[in-house]
Amino acid sequence: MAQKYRTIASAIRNRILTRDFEANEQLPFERDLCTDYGVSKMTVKKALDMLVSEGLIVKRRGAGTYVKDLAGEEIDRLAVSTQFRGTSALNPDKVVRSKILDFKVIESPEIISKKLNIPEGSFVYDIHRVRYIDGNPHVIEKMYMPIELIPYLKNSHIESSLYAYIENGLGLKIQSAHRRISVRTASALESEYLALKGTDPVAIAEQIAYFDTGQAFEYSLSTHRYDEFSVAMILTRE
Amino acid sequence: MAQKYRTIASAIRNRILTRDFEANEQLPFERDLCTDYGVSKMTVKKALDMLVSEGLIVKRRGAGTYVKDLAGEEIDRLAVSTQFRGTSALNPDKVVRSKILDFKVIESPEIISKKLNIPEGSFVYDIHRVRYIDGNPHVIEKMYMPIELIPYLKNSHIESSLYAYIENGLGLKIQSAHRRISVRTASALESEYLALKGTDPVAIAEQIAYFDTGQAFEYSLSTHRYDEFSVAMILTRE
DNA sequence: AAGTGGTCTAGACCACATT
DNA sequence: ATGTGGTCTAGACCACTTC
Repeated sequence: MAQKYRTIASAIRNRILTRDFEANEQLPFERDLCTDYGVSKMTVKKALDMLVSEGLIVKRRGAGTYVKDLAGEEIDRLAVSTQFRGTSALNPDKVVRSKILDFKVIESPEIISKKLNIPEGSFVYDIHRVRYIDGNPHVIEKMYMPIELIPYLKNSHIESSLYAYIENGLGLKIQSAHRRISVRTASALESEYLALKGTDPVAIAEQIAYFDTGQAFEYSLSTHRYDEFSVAMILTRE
Repeated sequence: MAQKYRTIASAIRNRILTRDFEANEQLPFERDLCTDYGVSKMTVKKALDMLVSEGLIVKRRGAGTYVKDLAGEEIDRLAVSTQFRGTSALNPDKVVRSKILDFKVIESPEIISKKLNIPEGSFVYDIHRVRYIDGNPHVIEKMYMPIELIPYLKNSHIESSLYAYIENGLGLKIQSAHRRISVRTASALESEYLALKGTDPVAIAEQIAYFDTGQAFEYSLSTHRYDEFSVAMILTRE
């Protein structure tokens, strides 16, 4: 059973994306939306707050709620969600395959122990793979995961989708990831695996991922081809 | 007068950042926090939801609220806010100066009109500047802003802080920005201005910024030195 | 002054995990 | 079965802009 605030947010979101509510148009007052949908003020407020954080509308106390002055392509961009997904889930219509460069269990080095907040000398998976989308090299991933948290991990999971195994196979719930993006020149090895020229740039995504228990289960460094990498975000003041 | 939910969020945030609440520790139940702070459940929930979106805690219905398994440096990272700020505001302890490469008013080209959602042929400022932090070249900015929205703009504002003029000088309120990061090799001109070698990478930030009225007031392309660029984000599932 | 959105309450009931 | 956090209500009062 869908929550009311999600239903209302979806209804208004659709009217904005289809230009039924136009750019810069004032939305109905919260009071009127309450009667329209037969809900209380807190519920309408929560629905509108979702759209604010999605970047679709702005609210001004004393003045009203307005659709952002969104250009056509901005609307298209915002239509795709900005959730945290793996490569497989982000490319559902494409063939995502991996070549395993390395897959072993090691004693956690100091650097990894610090990132994952685990004792030094604990055992972690050490995974190194190249991911291909429709046959073209896309990203090199170096991942470390505590073996206790991800039991029975096999080659086949790494060749297909790791996150699918964790969520569907193990029934664990991924809650969030903290990611930092930086940029540098590709190393010789990276150029080879990603089919780049020696001096081409790459984007580096350093990530720690967490379960809904709060436990950190993955530290990874992903090296992306520069020409297939981009990341969008919405920044707000306060 | 500070809102209660912000006060409560700050109090709990501080206890997490100072390790008074430890990694993986279970927080008091919402019910108990209500009596501790003498507030209702919705207020406590709102305070905790802030900390969830900041990446500090996780909540699980039926099970409780837990501090994330944060490594030391993750805690330091999260201590600095992820709000939308200009270069000047992001470097309050440093000297931020600009060299103006170009500053004129032009008829808006089709590409800019589309981004800012304004009629073609409207007049826009066309600003091109290099920003220096403590004397070192940091970023090249190409910005376009409708002249009606930013009156009386002068060289001096562009040499110092544009956002300071917009917010303090004009009293306009900046609400948000939509930003997309990509990567490529520097052009010859970019290398010169940023003191890079010809084949070095750069990070490109394409941005549209909005007032709290919903109006788009700025389209910009920023070219960052690769070795001084990084961006952090927190991604969540659902 | 009137009307907007923001905050807060004291309850109620629900969905979910396990103390 | 118990107790968690999630949703929702029907109000109240406050902060802010000027519809």
